[in-house]
Amino acid sequence: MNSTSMSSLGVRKGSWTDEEDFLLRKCIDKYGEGKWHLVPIRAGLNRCRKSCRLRWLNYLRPHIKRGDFEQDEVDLILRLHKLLGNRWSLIAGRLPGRTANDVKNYWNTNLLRKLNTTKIVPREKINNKCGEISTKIEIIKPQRRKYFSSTMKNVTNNNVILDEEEHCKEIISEKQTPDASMDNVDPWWINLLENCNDDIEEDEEVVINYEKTLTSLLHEEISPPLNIGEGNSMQQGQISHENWGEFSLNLPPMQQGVQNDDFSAEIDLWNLLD
DNA sequence: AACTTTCTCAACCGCTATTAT
DNA sequence: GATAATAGCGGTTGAGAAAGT
Repeated sequence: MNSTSMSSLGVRKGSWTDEEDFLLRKCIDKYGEGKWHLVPIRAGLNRCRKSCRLRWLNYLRPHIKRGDFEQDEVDLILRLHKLLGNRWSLIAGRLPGRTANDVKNYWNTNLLRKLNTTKIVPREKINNKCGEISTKIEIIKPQRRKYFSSTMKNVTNNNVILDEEEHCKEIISEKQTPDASMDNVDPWWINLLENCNDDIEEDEEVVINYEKTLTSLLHEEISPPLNIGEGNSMQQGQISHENWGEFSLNLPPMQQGVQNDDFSAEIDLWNLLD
């Protein structure tokens, strides 16, 4: 690929030249990552900040792994995708040296095709008369965290917390009645756990722990996740939606520089996925 | 060898979330 | 609280490479 063009604003588009890579690398070496809006000026590049950021993250950053994905990486992608949906940056964060773009591309070209060639029965056709579920490949797609966005603004208000707790308890009790409507219930992590729950319904102990955890989360004093702060301008007491709402998985540690979405409560969701 | 089709992946675009003012 | 600026994400595109005819 070697085609370049200019945007209407006179900014270069298309493939990066070696010279541009050199300038960008030099700039990042000197000033560090971040402040992307300043990078084009600092580096003397006629590129937009997005382009610079993307080029760095996907190509120039040190220790980026190229080449085929190994079997364990594929396995991890499949598991994490089942859990997280198309949240490529989160998935990539657990794969050292891989970028979100790599993972996304790999998924779209390899894994998606494989999944499509296996028989995927539309959801409405899955349930037979007995309500049994045959083969089902369903991606759990977490909802955006508006649930937290709207509630976090009022976290100092205990009523809000209690309301959510009640709400959560309802969800749990509804889960025990199969036909209960979930129409109005959509916090993404509820979805996430609920889908995990498909695999664990036989295991009462795990279900109980799940309920306990949900309840304890809602009782827990709202506090910033433990591991924010490194290179993060977040101030103490502030809550980032990105940092909220992810349960910490027993997975390989996040890559440096990758946003950590861990939630402070530890749940071994790996077991739930098996 | 020439042409066509398919695949890969870097890059762009539009959007939302977050932060600063 | 409102608004603007910035950061970051996921979906999509399209040029070039590879494979097929």
